[in-house]
Amino acid sequence: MKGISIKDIAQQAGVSPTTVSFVLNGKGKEKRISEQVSKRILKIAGKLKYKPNQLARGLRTGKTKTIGLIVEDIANNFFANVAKVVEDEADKYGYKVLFGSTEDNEEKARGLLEVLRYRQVDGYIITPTLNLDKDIASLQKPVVLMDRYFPNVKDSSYVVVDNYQGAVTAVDHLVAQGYKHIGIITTTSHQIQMQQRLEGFSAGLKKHGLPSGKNVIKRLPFDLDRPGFTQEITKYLQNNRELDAVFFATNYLGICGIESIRSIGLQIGSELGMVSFDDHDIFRLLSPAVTCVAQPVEEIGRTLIRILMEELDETSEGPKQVVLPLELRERESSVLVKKLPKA
Amino acid sequence: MKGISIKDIAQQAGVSPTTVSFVLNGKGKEKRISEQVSKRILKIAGKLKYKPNQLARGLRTGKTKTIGLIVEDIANNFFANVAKVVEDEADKYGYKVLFGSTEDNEEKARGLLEVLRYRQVDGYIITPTLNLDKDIASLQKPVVLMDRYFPNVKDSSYVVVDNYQGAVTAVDHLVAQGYKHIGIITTTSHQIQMQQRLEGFSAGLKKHGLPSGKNVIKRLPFDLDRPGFTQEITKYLQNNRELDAVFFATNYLGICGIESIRSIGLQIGSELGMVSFDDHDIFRLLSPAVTCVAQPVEEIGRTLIRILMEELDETSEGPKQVVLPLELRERESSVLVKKLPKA
DNA sequence: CTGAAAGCGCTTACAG
DNA sequence: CTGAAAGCGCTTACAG
Repeated sequence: MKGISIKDIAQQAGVSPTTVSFVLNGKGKEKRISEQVSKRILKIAGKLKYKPNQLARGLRTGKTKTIGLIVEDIANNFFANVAKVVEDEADKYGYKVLFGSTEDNEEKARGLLEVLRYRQVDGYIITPTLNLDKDIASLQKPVVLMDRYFPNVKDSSYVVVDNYQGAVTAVDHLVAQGYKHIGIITTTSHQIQMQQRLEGFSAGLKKHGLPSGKNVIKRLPFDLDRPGFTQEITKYLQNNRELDAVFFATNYLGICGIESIRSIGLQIGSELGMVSFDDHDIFRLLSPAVTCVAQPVEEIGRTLIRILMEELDETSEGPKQVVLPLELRERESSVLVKKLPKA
Repeated sequence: MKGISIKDIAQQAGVSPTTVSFVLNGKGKEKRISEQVSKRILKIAGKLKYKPNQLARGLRTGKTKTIGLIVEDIANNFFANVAKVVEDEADKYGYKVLFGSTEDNEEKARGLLEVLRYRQVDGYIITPTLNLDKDIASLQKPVVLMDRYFPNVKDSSYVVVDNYQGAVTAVDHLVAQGYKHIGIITTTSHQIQMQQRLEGFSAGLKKHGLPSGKNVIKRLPFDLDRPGFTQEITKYLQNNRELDAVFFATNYLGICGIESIRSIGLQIGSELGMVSFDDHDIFRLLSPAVTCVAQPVEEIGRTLIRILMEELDETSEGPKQVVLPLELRERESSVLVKKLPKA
């Protein structure tokens, strides 16, 4: 009832399905099918608009030409942008993408892995949650991690950014701009990327001999909602008036932070400098525009697929671990305007 | 080598694969398999962590439990948010989502349809490009359109928003706020949703007896890039200083518009009011925050899946066509601040 | 109450 | 140079 199959072509061409399969898979030469027969088959296949049934092929070969993309949240600016690039790049290799969002929930992540596994995806791109290392290791298919990885698992491929250096860069920049009392707002998450940002921040303060008491670090429960974050940040800023700049460890926190700073009535930049980790559409458009250390989204997506394809090809020797640099995008939120004396 | 199959269970339980299949598919009762045997099979399946091979099942039944989601751009705020809801909702029914972005390019859209078709997806959710009606009609599977539809195709299901009414609402609001000379910035796209927004806008002007000469409507080529849009909008605003408010027909245009207005040095709201069609994260956060007529993203996603599932169930009688209302979100960009005389 | 057998559409040793 | 046959893992008439 549905499509036309290899059998139909075989019948019309007066050959066996075997021969058709050989020709259609480009093995005509190798299997020494005559030019004549090959041409006939190709012509008929074209006329009939033959499309191989991927399910049947997959069942037989074990390859589905599908990759599973597990992100934290597909509605999130960063992940949506990466997903777009991944989709485009995968397409170039004839792969389609099956996706899912974990919400950073371990159980949800396990559920996704299970579903993708029994759908026989050929490989995975995964933004892991905590404690997912064992589950990922049991996958038996190529995996490339993104955004974060497991430091104690040596043999996994990943593409991440240099969180540590990114945070150092942010502090360097704020110091160069003249800020002297810098705080960080981050979450209580124990994920490696968050740890690294915090470590980079602290190292940055130390490097410049800036005050680094308890009060410069504010960790918020990562399961707060937006009003919750905003409220907590507001409280923190009100209780720490000595701060003249703040580094936000995620763009989500940065966005909430803007609301907080405004609600207090502080002037962003001149009265309180800010830099956010990770760019966001809105940062360019706010007034003042928000300075950030940006992730190279395009390159992340391209690298993910390149590595995964190498592993699927089995041309890969050992795990590939790529750490991409962040890019400082200087905007107005980190400009400490000097008031000029009246003329 | 890979997973364990129905055969393994059959062997261990000392029954035939047939029996195992019946029990595992909940047809034990119907097929009158004894309680004893059923329990034994279920226990073994549980112990072995049996997961049915979806490819094999799909090949046999023709059902892949996969839906194809074709959007314009998965990196776009609106589509990413809808995708998230669609994914969540589909999951509740045991469906996974294969996605792709058309970039609003007909050829790319056709390519996606073809790929999804020969991957045997069970149903589609499609944001169609122009001239895609024939291709969609030939799909032979349930389809629910979103965001736009083909007015001349009567028997397709869709979930859209009331673009016309949304534009009227925007004009009503601006008028109520005291604006008297309102322009619209839209694209040259001939897509139905863009047409409707323009018609709604014009009807709104007429209803309130506002000037509606040629100059109040500015249509930009839809294939401009961001700087291009911004530049064109700037030019338009500079050449039409009589305008006191502008309605942007998409949030993308709205975002570019903000840059334009700022570059001219006009105060948003007090000097030039604005309302955008479609909300965006940034609109809440800008200062002044941007008023918009928002699409009910959650409801769109839920409705799409509900209708698609009904059609897959074949409990559906005829096409379901849902037009959801937009919600006016009043913010500061449409406040015409009255200057009070000095006290 | 249960099972043998066919078949979904493909690929791939194997044989000639 | 080409084909018959087995098999991927499942489901489902059909038979008893």
